[in-house]
Amino acid sequence: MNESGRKTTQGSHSSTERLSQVAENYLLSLYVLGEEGLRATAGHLAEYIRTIPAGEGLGTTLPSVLGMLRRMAREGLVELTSNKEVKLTPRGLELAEGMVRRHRLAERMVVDLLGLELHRAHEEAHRLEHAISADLEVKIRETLGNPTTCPFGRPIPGSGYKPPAARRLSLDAAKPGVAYAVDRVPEEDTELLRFLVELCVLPDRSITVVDASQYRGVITVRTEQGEGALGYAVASRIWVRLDSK
Amino acid sequence: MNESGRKTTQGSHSSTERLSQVAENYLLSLYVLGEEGLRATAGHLAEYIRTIPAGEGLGTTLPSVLGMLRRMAREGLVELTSNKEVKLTPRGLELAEGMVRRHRLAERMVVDLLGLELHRAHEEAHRLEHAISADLEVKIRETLGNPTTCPFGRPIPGSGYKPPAARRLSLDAAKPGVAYAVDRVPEEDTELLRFLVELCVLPDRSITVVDASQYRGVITVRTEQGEGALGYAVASRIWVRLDSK
DNA sequence: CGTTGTAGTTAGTATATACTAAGCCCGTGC
DNA sequence: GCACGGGCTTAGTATATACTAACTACAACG
Repeated sequence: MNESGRKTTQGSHSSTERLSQVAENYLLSLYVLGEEGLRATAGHLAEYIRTIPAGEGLGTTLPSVLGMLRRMAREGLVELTSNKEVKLTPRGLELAEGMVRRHRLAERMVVDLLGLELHRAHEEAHRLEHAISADLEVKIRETLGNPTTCPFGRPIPGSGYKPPAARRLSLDAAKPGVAYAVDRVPEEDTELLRFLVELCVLPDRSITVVDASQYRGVITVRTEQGEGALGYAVASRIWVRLDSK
Repeated sequence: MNESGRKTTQGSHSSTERLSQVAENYLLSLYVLGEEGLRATAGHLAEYIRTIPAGEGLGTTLPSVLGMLRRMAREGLVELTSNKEVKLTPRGLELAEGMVRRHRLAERMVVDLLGLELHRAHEEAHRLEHAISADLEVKIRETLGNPTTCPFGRPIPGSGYKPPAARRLSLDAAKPGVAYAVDRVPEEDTELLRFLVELCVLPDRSITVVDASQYRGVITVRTEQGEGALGYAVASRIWVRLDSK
């Protein structure tokens, strides 16, 4: 009665337990949705999963998602609440954290160790995250020197990450003339990332708003690399903090 | 009409093309079987696939293998010849080579870059091989300095590997008193590997046969690390060459 | 209060992957 | 030459994952 999913053959050995890749993707997506403060409905989940590049864009219609969520509920990974939300169970949360941890460590590895261009990191990590065992994860973490964030600035769960002392705000709310440090950039938009890399709008780099023209919807920033203009929608997805340097 | 396998959605773009993990494992297994000079029958294939650690030991009964092979034949990856053998088509061979290449590069990566113990490398690589894109493969190869063999001494396809000038023989045929260099060790037996690492019977290390007692079935060798005894069956799976140092 | 639209659901189906049980085929030994 | 055994094959079935099409239920709006 078995197949490619290995869950039924296993006990409840917490972090050692491995699920199917699809289930792992769902868990990761649910975790990230939660991180971003979004309601985790089947619809939102479908939409989010559609952005996962590694799966070549499959498995994203509402009925598919529903079916998958029901199986996962049966396995005790999620709960489908009466108000059409999806909640991670404690076990699901633990496994989800593991996925996110491996995903972000993989991002660090391909960038810091293998020299992959940043805009490819998210996609590659989405494949690698499923192929990293507990032992290998330890080796990667050690080799990288226990990083606390991924290359896009997001925290690695269980790494002892401490939010910065300085208050964070999104770039669209930053004051002109003040020096900020970039805290976090979006990771899934490769086009945008290429541009941000070019302009040097990257975590821990210094940035100053030169001009914020809300009426035209454009923010102009200066970095080590020069000046560049960003739309407000994009700027709202970039986090900065006061540059305490 | 689709599912987790992505083959139907793709053209024939050679090395970029990705199959299901199961198909990839079959291709790799067929390639290695060929490398070892074994007849590739469904039965042998089943047996070999059973040794793949990453899949947690599934998918290995004869009917499963037969079914899979037929699907792969339909996809033009293999041919089932009349005398019950399985042959890789040119396309299948190319894809199989890619898998073996990524597998052995992954072994090198986890050992050389991440410091994983050698006896775990094969298993980890069996997961990673499916998660390495063409681009990432290039980065790995560059970072490692274009290795031509895996850490167990087997050639990496397409790496420009040149067999050693010195003639190779298996350790059970080595002459006592002569200095050899280890060329190749088996990769899948973790118990044995732990021992070989301990004794320093590893590719490119020097080794001398101290005593070959065919009548007791034991060969005693001296290495940098000391002396150790090996059975003939094991010794026959270790390759050595004249130590030209 | 009905209309309409969006989100969620159910029903029906397809495919890859797996299994067990039963059958067939062929070489080998008597 | 015929029975036997091993290996391959067929038949039948199960599960996860996916889809389309049709249906429902609730919210918002007139």
